[in-house]
Amino acid sequence: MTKNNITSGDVARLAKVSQSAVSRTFTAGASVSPETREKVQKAARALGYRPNALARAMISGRSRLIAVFVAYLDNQFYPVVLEQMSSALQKEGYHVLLFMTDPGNQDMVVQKMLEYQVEGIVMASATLSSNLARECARTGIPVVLFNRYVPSSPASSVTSDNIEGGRLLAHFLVGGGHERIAFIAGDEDSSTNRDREAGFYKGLAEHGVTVWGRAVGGYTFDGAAHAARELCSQSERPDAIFVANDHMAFSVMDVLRNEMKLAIPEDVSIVGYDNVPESGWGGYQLTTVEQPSVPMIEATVNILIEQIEQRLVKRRAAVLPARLVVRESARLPKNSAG
Amino acid sequence: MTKNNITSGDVARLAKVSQSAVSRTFTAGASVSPETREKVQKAARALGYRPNALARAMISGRSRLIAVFVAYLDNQFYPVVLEQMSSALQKEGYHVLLFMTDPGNQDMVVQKMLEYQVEGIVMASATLSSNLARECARTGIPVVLFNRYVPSSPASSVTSDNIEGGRLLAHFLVGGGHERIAFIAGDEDSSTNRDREAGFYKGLAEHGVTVWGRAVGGYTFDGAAHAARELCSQSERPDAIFVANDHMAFSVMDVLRNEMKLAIPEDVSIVGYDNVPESGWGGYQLTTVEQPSVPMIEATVNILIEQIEQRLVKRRAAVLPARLVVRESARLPKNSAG
DNA sequence: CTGAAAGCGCTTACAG
DNA sequence: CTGAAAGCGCTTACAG
Repeated sequence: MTKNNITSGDVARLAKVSQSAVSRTFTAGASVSPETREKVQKAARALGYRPNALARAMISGRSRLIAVFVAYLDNQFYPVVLEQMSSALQKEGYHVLLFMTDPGNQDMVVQKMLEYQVEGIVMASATLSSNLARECARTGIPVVLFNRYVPSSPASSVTSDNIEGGRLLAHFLVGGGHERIAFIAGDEDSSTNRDREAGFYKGLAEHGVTVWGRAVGGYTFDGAAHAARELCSQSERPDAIFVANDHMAFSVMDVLRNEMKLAIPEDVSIVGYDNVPESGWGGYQLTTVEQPSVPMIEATVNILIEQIEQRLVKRRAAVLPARLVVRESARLPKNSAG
Repeated sequence: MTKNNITSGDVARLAKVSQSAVSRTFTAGASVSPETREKVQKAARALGYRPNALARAMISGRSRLIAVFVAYLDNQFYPVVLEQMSSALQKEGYHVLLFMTDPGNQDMVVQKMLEYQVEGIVMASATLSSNLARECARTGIPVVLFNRYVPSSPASSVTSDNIEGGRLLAHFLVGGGHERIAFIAGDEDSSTNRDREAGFYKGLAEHGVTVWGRAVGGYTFDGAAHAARELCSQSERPDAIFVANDHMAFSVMDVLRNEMKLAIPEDVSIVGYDNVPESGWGGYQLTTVEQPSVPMIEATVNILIEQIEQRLVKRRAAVLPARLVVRESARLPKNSAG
């Protein structure tokens, strides 16, 4: 009613062609003669015409919309991923409908998203409830869990090799001559934490070592601070801590240095996970494991687009290699020269 | 064709009511008898029906889509804002179509966005080209520039009081007895930089002081490092630097400490702008000015929704108060006890 | 290559 | 309160 939008009909009238001809001019690969196209483009320019993507989506069944769920944007891993993922999707002609995972009514938000006829879903926070996952599978909407997985789910997943990453860190710490090696967990329900922890213990076991202590930080800054205090305020304290992600590691380092007046790595070695930008900052110089975000995003976009375009959703799980990044927050392995 | 979606027609058939009745059941405030509503809801549940938001948008002219443009997601100010803004918009029943401002074809991206019939636009990176701004004004789409403004533009804007913030910092530094006060600029074309710089010089002038030196960091981490080297590698160096945002300030602090072996604040005081989360981290403890992100986001959402709902776009400019946050990266004013 | 026509899935006057 | 019908702005067989 209040819409004063220019439609293809308006352009057709001005160009003295049919509405179909206008539509074809704006559809890649449609057959229009050069003359017709010329007339249409001229009229369209004159009127400031722009095709209505919603109408196109309705009729063609292709919205070119991808829902991306995020949270934890205070952990720099996610903003960087979001930035790269949006650009990659934009480049492929898709657009991002962004949702913050609201703790509480996750399901309602997901319902809303489905109403928008998204063609694919990226879950970079939480995971789809099994109900919803089933609904998506039924509707044929591909879902990819980013940096998490649920073995029993029909959803695809893209992760880095968190088990191997944990293992790498265990070797590094044992090699550094540490004798009381502790672990600060993230969210214990998350696959990242489970895998990093399992890999870490496995790596320790390979040297006949067991973990000296353990606390839970829940992947939050404050939770990590509590965990650090819990672990280090006893008479005997660890001489190395693997903190399940970088974001928490910064908090742990702050507590150890400022509250406990401990030197890193002289008194305690700290290693993290993710290799977020701040890890390389002078104030931290954190030794960590890099999650290969660029390949992870490529894999995500590829899985999504392949399944959208083939209209065939089958579960895929991409696991990309992790890499140790050595900086200065942990003592180096002694035989590193050898 | 390949769509196996359940439509309101399917639900109507099963519930033995008209398609209109189904539609009314899912429209808040429409008149349906309790019995009809009941029958419809039962059938809808049985079929797993979900209204098609695209069709609704088409017919009602209300997409409930807001385009948000961001960039610089490595500067923590923006992820935090994006998170809060999305949640606020979600709460109001709007959804975020996210766009990364691709340097280069900004205009093409904006065209794409307009095709999706967004009801409002938030520019948290760059600004709309004047062409596009005019087009939006014509179509009646409200635009709000977040953390930036263009006086000549029809777009609304929400900023903090960058002039006053700069002034506050000048007083603080002069009060601290600094004698060679320098400035590291961000992007010289940005309104934030212009205002912070102008306010800073004004504040210095109020004490009869002029800036000792100046370099440009372009709001990037690397640019700031260069600027710091340029400013501090001469025989005489500043004893205080106002860096135009926190993100750059961290880089400057790293260079001064690690490359130049200077102590902060003993040798050089550093102050920043934004009060991003990292400012409070142990490794930096940056004295800075807080941009009130929550009120800024509220103002943005309010302006947007008001203009959408009243179908009346008129330029508004909200300027919210800035506040000094004193930490440990700068010497304190001497008479702070008095 | 081109136009007339059907139809995507809804909302919303209109008449009852 | 209810249903039949028009119409949002497109794409896409279909026939020429």
